[in-house]
Amino acid sequence: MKRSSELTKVKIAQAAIQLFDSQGFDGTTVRQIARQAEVNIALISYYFKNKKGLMEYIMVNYYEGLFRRLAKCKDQEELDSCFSLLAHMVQEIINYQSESHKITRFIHRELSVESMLGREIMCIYIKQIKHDLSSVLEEGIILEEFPSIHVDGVVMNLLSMIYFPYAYPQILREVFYIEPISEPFVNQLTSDLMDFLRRILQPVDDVQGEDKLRNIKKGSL
Amino acid sequence: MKRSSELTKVKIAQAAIQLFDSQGFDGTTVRQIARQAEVNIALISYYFKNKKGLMEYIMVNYYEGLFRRLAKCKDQEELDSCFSLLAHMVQEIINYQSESHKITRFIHRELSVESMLGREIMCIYIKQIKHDLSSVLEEGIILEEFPSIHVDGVVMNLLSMIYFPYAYPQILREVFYIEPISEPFVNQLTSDLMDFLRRILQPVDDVQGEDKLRNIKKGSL
DNA sequence: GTCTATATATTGATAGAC
DNA sequence: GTCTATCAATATATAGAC
Repeated sequence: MKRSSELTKVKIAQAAIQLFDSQGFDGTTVRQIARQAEVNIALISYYFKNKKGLMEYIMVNYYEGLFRRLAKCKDQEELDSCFSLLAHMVQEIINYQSESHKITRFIHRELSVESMLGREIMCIYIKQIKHDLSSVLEEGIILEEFPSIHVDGVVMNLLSMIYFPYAYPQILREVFYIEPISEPFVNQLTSDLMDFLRRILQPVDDVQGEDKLRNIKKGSL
Repeated sequence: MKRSSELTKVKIAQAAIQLFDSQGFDGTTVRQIARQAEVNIALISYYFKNKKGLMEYIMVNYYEGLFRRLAKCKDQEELDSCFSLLAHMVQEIINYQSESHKITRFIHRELSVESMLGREIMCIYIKQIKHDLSSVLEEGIILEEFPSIHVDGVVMNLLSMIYFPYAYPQILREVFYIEPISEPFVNQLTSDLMDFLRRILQPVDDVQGEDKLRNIKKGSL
C-alpha cells in the first residue's frame, strides 16, 4: 500500500460524507464523490468495492468511534454515582454527534429507509446504545440511587431528545434560530438533559439547593 | 374531468406514499410507482407534472390536513385551560402522525435533505407548528396558569418526543419491541407527554405532593 | 384520459493500459 | 495505485396515436 493510498481513501470518504449528508445516499452519484474528492472515479470501486461499501465503511467507522468513547466513559466513572456515569455518557454521545454532525444526520436519515443495512445497524449499534444506557439506569435502581422508573421509556425519551437536533439541524437553524453545532448549544442541550434526568431520577430525600438553582437557570437556549 | 381520473390520481398518490416511505424519494422510480398503482407511467406526468410535483402534492396535502385538525382543536377548547388546549393539540398531532405514519416518516426523512422544497416546508409548516404550540404556552404564562418557563426549549423538547417514534418506527419495533402505530402506544406516548408537560408547567405555588397532580389532570382526556 | 414508443441523459461499475 | 474508455442498465419525461 503506497503512502498516497491512505490519503486517497480518506479523501473519498470525506467527500462522500459531505455529499451523503447534504443530498442523501441515493441522491449522490459516485461521479460527484470522485469530483469532490478530486480523485478518479474508478478508485471508489478500488477502495470500497462499490457505493454501498463506501457507505458501510463510513457507518461502521462512526459507531466504532462512538463506542470507544462510551467505553472510556465507563472506565473513568466506575467508582462514582450512577447518575454521574449516565450524565457523562449522555454528554459523550452529544459531543460525538456534534463533532461528527454530518455523518450523524446522514446515518439517521438512512436508518429510516427500509433496507438490509439499516436493519443491521439497528440490531447491532442502536441496540447497544440502548443497552448501555439501560444498564446504568437499572444498576441505579438496584442500588436505590434511582426510584423504580420505567427504564425503556426513559431511554426512549433520552434518545428522542439527543437525536432530534442532529437529525434536523435545519429545523433548529431556520425555525428556532439556533446553531446546533455551536458549543453553547451543545452545553445547553446537555444541561437540559441533565435537568430532565434529575426530575425523573431524583429520590424523594435528595433535594439539593444546587439542583433548584439549575432548574431556574434554564432560559438561555 | 372524468370519473376515473380522480381515482387514478389517488391510486398514484397512494402508491407513491407507500414507496417513498419504504425506499425514499430518490430511491423510488416513477416506473415503480406506476407499476404499484397499476396505471401507465405517462399518467404521473399528466397529473403531477413530474416526480417532484407528486412529492409536493403529498406533502402539502399532509400539512393542510394537520392544520385543519389543529384549527378544530383550538375552536373546541377556547374556553378551557391552556394546559387542556395544549394537551389536545399534542394529542392531535400524535394521532395524525399515527394515522398518516407513512407520509410522516417520508416527510421527516426528506426534510433532512438539503433542498429548496425542504427549506420551504420548514419555513411554512414547521414554523407554523412551532408558533401554534408557543402561543398556547405564552398565553398560559401571561394568564399565570404556567410558570415563566423557556418556551422555545419546551417546544423543542415536545417536537423531539413527538417526532421520534414516527421518524424511526423500526427503532421502536426492533430495539424497544413496541409497535408505534398501535393504539396502546399512541395512548402511552400521549400520556408520557402529558406527564412531561405537567412536570414542567406545574405552577410555582403548587407544593410538590403526590395528589396535587390530579388537579391539573382534568385537562387530559 | 390513457396509451405506446421513444428521446435523451445519467447511472454504477469495470477491463485493460500505464 | 491510478487512469481512460466504455458498457449495459436504468432514469425521467414527452410526443403523438387513440
